[in-house]
Amino acid sequence: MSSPDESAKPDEYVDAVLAVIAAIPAGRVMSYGAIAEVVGRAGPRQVGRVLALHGSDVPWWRVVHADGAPATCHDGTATDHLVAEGVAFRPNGKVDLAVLRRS
DNA sequence: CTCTTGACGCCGG
DNA sequence: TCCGGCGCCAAGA
Repeated sequence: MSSPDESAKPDEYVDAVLAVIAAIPAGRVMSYGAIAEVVGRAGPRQVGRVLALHGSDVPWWRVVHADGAPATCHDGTATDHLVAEGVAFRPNGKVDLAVLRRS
């Protein structure tokens, strides 16, 4: 075809991920795998890479691991933001997984 | 073009 | 409970 690249640009994937993260309401958290699944492109690792590149422009603290544990970066900073948003934390230091299941 | 790494996910020991 | 290994997809060297 005339279009040199029929595939979506890599930046488009980034935009999709940022859109999903930005769509996460306060008091809610989404796992990397869940975001990757919603985007339907690549895997959870690329979601982390997008956060590493543009995470500063999105509520990355609402993005947690599949276990409900906060982001590995900014040690403790993520938990502080989540608590401020009203996220229910469990005594084990992870977010309430029940909230993750509820859409 | 090939190899390694990475804000991960899941399984086994 | 903690650690290591394997898999998935993409970007960097």
